[in-house]
Amino acid sequence: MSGKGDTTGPGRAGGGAAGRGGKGEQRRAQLLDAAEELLVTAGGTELSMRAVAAAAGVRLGHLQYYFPTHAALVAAVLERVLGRSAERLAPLLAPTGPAGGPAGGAPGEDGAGDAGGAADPAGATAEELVRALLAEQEDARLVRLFAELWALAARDEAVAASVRAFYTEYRAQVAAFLADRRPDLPEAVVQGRAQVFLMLIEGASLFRSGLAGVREPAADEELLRTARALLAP
Amino acid sequence: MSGKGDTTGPGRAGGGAAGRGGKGEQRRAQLLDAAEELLVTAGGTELSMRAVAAAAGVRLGHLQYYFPTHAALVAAVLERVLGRSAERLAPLLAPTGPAGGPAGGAPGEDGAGDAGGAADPAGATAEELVRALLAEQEDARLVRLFAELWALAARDEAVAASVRAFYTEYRAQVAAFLADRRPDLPEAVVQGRAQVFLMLIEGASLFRSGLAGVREPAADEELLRTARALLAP
DNA sequence: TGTACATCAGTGAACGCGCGTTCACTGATGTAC
DNA sequence: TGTACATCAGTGAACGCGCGTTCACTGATGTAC
Repeated sequence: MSGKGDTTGPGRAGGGAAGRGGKGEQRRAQLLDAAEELLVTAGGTELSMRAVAAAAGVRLGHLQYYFPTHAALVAAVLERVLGRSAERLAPLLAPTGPAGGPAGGAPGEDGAGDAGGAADPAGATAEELVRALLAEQEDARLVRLFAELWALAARDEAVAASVRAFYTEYRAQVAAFLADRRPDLPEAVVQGRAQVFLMLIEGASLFRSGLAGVREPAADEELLRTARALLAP
Repeated sequence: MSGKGDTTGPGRAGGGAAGRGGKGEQRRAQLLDAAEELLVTAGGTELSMRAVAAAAGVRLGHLQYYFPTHAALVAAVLERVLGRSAERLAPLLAPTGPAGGPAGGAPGEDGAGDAGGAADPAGATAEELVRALLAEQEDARLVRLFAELWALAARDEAVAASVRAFYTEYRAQVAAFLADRRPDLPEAVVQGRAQVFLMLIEGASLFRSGLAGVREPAADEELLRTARALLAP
């Protein structure tokens, strides 16, 4: 019973001797690596148990030892991808400084560092935040991954619920960012702007991914201007 | 040879006696209705030949008489959905008046009417355009349909190409709309704003669909403000 | 130090199912002469 | 008016395939006594 939840750890038994960092944990991570790679290179429809097992170089039955059902595998991939993104976003959205205190509802632990390499996390300006978010979208792999998540969410209510939860938290953090810098704005305006900011950023991702459109360099400047205006007019 | 192209008309033979409006054409439309309905209610993964046939009340073999392959069926559904949307958008994006002349590259025929019921198509203001587009997103059916198209596009390069073509044309029309009202703006700025406008509108659709987030009423006003600013500052 | 036993890690075969596709077939409707 | 024939519209069975899942099994590794 050393596992974290239903979708964690080997399926047929508890964690046992191979605790965190042990062989089991390593294997699990390696299987998820293969699944994620497949998601990026081949797309969500190719994310079958057999394909993942083959990509990871193990037998079907062995993959099922760690992820007893297809749903468990998908849930685990999702959890890892969204969790990683949340960790990357957290330092960018941190409140201005020690004076402000915790902005409430911030996820994850305020761990040592190495989250992404962005300079001076606390107290980023709107300009820096927008630039950092857009820079993330230069990572075609990540954009593709999120596009696949949307596609998975369209077919799978459990995935949709996770994605919604992610964006709800994301929006709350953007709202906190804005409220921290513009205490004069009414709460409704703050929430509205945060939501529209997300619409813009994710809409941009949609078009930049090549899924719904081609890359349009002339748009970047305008995008930056619009996003900045939403956060700090 | 009365058909329009590869994916049109019965698959095993030419149009023959049953021309446009004949029995064949009616059947085809009826099969596409069933497919579209299935796409909205059950999602893209359920869009199998068997499911569509069952939904339409015909046998599998008969569906294949009209759409010989699954790809042909999907292409036909896509063509109809995107075509209908393009027809709906055209009057909203029309140039201001007879003085302006054709804005170049406008799709479809400038047919009699009944395209959507929007009041006074030619010469709409930015405010009206934005309101009309957002009003369209109130149609949950349509939003769901587009979300499914994105999902299909993520798995199918042929679908992705069609979706890209649709948005390229869409963007060109928004750019023409803006250039018509703001002749002083440089072309690059016009293109950039048109692209960002689309990012915002489609991003909004993503969140309003329930796919990536929950509906946030407070955001609507801010959304309207931001979109309006992009088209007519 | 040795033995028995439980758990972990991994294998391999088989299942039933839904899928897209192929194909031979049938009746109805038009068309030529 | 009648007949022969081509096409249209629709049926029904079968195919091979990949899928998720089930399950019995096998070594390896730890652990208790």
